Amino acid sequence: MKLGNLNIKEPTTRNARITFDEIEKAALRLFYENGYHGTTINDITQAAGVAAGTFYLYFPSKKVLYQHLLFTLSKDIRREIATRVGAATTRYQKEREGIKAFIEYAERRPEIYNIIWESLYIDRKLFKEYYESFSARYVNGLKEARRQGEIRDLDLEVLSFVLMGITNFVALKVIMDLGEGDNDIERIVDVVMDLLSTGLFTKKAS
Amino acid sequence: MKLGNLNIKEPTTRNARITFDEIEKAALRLFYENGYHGTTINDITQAAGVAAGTFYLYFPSKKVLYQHLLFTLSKDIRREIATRVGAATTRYQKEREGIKAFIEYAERRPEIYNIIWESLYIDRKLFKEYYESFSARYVNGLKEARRQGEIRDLDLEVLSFVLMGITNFVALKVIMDLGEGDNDIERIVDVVMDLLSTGLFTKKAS
DNA sequence: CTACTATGTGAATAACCATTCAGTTTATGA
DNA sequence: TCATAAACTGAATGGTTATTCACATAGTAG
Repeated sequence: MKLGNLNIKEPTTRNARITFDEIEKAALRLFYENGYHGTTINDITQAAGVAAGTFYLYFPSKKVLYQHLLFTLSKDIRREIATRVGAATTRYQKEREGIKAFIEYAERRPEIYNIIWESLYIDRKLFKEYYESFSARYVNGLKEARRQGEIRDLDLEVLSFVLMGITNFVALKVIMDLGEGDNDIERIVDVVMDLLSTGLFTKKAS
Repeated sequence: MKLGNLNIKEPTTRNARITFDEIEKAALRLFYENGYHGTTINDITQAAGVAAGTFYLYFPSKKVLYQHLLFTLSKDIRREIATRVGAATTRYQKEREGIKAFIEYAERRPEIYNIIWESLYIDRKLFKEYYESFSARYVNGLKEARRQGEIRDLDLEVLSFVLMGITNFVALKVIMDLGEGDNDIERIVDVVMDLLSTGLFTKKAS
């Protein structure tokens, strides 16, 4: 009936389910294309093929719809990454798969990537929660790797932000096609893993 | 008289200069506190202590003010980093100083950091331009280091996004006080440099 | 078939807000 | 001092938009 504590009324009948899904789908696309503030309830309902009032049968406000999308999608992206990382055995492979999974997901569904970052300008608390919980999960994985002696003894919380930063910016490069080089995912992940393996500097430099 | 091609009318008298500066200052603070869309022209002029109409003596629109701030501030942050990086001799030191300069700048003036990221939701073209030009400069510096044999042979464009990602996310951690560990800049930069020096994995792992 | 509930409608409401403009004040320099 | 331009004012305008509501329809259980 209710989703989380957001006061969203989930539909009970088959047709209403379709309407609900259409509203979600349209909102996701439009928030991506025109941003949260650039999207009106009328835009959303029109794209979903329903009247404006229908929106309020399911969502109490525009902001709650946004939060709902943010929660749903962050769960989705985390699940996807967790599955792929879980299938790998070494930490090296886990790191590689994690980065690849994130970039591929962001490329397939750039809306999600966008919505998460935009939270900084809609509700700072949501943004903070999202990255702190992502970091905490990352740290757990890294702790296990350190127990196994697979990674060096570095501060894991800082490390998690470093790795999230790498992944996010490299994904950004891919989905917005930034820079002049080709944005082939396999090639880019190779560069990242090379850096993580051997570091940036030559022997000569140190 | 005019700033860039933005059609901003710069003031000619001393008092008008003060007014102009107050508007800029108020806007910067309010865009940071409440975001671009959460800030009205009335908020800005009120905070600056002038009437609403005064705003339009100098800026043709709210969006142009935003672009003006973005341009001015990105020049400022780049200049600051360039100065500190230029003073270092080895690439290791340049990298260290660059990361530190960025984080310290972001901590001192978090508004700037915020404004740059928000461009993604105000004008995607501006965002793209900002990061592509930042990347291009970074690549130039890295090219020189590679000529000198100071860094390994990695794709420099990808590398620039990796390094920007690290710096941005670590700065984010500091200015939003994310995570549970202390956010001492010196300590964090040490972790980053350690990773860049020796890589993430132990010998055992490879 | 009937009553009931869920679903849907879209025009109306009430706020909000960027921008304009007709008029006023202030500074300047001759 | 006076004329002129620059700076400033703030109420009015016009457009936008989240949300509401009185009404309509469709599905369903009895």
